[in-house]
Amino acid sequence: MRLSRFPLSTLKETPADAEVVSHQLMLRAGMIRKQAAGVYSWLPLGLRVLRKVEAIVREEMNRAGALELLMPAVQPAELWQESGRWEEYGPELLRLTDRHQREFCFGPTHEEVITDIARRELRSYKQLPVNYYQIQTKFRDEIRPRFGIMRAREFLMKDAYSFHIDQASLESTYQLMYDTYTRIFTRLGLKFRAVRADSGAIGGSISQEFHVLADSGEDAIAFSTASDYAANVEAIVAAAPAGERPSPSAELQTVDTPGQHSIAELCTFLQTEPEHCLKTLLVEGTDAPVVALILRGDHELNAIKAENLPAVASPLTFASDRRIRDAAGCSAGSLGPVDLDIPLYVDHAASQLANFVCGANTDDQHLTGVNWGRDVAEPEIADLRNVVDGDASPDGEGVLKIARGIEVGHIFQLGKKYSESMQAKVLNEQGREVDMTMGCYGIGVSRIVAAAIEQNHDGHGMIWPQPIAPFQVAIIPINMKKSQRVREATEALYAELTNAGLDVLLDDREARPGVMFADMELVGIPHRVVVGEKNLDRDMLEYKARRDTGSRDVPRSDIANFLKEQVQAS
RNA sequence: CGGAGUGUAGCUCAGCCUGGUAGAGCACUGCCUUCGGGAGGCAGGGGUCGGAGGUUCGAAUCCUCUCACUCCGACCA
Repeated sequence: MRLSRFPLSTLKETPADAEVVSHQLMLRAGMIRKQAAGVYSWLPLGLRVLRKVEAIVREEMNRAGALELLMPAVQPAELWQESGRWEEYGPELLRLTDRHQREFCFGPTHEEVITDIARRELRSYKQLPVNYYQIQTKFRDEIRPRFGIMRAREFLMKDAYSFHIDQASLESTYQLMYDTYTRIFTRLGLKFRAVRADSGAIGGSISQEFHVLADSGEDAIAFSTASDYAANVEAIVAAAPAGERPSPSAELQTVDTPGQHSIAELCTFLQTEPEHCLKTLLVEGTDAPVVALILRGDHELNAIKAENLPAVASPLTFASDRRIRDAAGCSAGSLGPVDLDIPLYVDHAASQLANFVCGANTDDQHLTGVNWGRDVAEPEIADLRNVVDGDASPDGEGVLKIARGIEVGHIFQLGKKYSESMQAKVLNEQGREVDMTMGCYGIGVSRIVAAAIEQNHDGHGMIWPQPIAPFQVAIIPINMKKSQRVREATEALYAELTNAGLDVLLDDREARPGVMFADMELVGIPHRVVVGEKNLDRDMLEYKARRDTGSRDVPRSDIANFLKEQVQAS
């Protein structure tokens, strides 16, 4: 591709509304343009990357024997009413009405449509197992889209759905998809990790998430230092602390703590540590107006675990200041369990404390030397907190380390949820009708583009992994306008590399060298060849990989083979 | 949804408080010079100042309403 004919529009300045680096760089490089909140156009440069990701996903799905189809983006409401999700899905489902006042939605996912297809097309166990997939635009009307393409409302997804006669067949395809996803993310050139998204306490079917590792990731994932255990932090049961709770040894005292609201402030004021304090959170309840959730001062509430308590309203909603005052008679900063007449749920770790500090339910007062059983009733214990770095691994081996990840894939054993509600049956070997068992497997194709940038960038711009770079090689001629030698050598090089099968971008804009270097680095092209008078005198060309700090010279006659080696090696 | 903030040229922003002919840098067009790390000069094109209503002789600026976008959202308990 000649840059003089390619619409590259780079920006020196970062658009004001871009928060994360992938969003900033995609805008600056002219890969995407925003059309509305969470809705983007892909410009030619961005689309080249998206299509390369898509191609790898498609190749590997095909290799795994999955069958590509294409379902409609706009789906009739009837199917969603049948599965029960027309009501269940809530405002995230974009609903549409046609000119005949018929209701539709723009598909956020396709279980209903694929199940409808399967129940009409599949009659016999002999047709199973089968795995259908598509790569298609989805729409989820997120409350707050952000981070550009990373959390957009409209996005490109690969979704696959498998149908089975029994659980054993499902498990075998599930494993095949696990292996396929591993191949896909490996081929994409990304550092990733598969983690469990399920847990005994939280229930539900078996599922695993694939995360691209990046410090800016929205999800926290944890893995064991000693085994291959890895899971999303939100799904990990925090191990109950070992040992007996110490006996009370301190007097209950009320202390004045004027202006001390946060745990940190309180600890400084009272000269104690967060792990000796309680934090009391009031949330809306199902029966009672508010429910108290109690954690150790150094721990964080896990919203999913809290929502799973029957007494806690879902979605988790923190009590307003007014409701806190109505229930406890004080502001949030002075809450505690003593004489608090609302339902209490106490995290394991908090329940093991003795002689602890907590709020007195009176503004600017706290209690010290508090003990369960003596000063407060023995608590109802629950698993409420996020695991933290250094917690024991749930499989009993080693301790947990926490890292950040971007969820780019999710595989799921669905079971019979949709086949039962939508009557998707086949005849088994005995000639009896049975509900099919299902699995589903998603990959966020457009999110991968953003995740790859989050993981691979520097101060100059993006650094594409070879397999998804928009172009493999950039040719930068110095002073091509003036120097006929440079012009001829550049044209010859461009022809040679293109004929060698390389994906080449020739910067023939006649721009100044600094502009060309800066643009090619911003765009993140993995390999760069500079054509200049000085090197031509020696029959050499200058080569630099995007990650290299310096350049090196390569004989002109070797350049095609050299570049092919570099491309294959990376 | 709640809270906060922002809407002025394609992008980044100034001007608004204190009303009086709409600005800068980048980008874009033409010419000249320059040419190995985002050059310089000259000359240009481009804006119903988000929209509606109001106050005023006069509104980007003051008031009311509205729309859009962005950020934050309960771990201060």
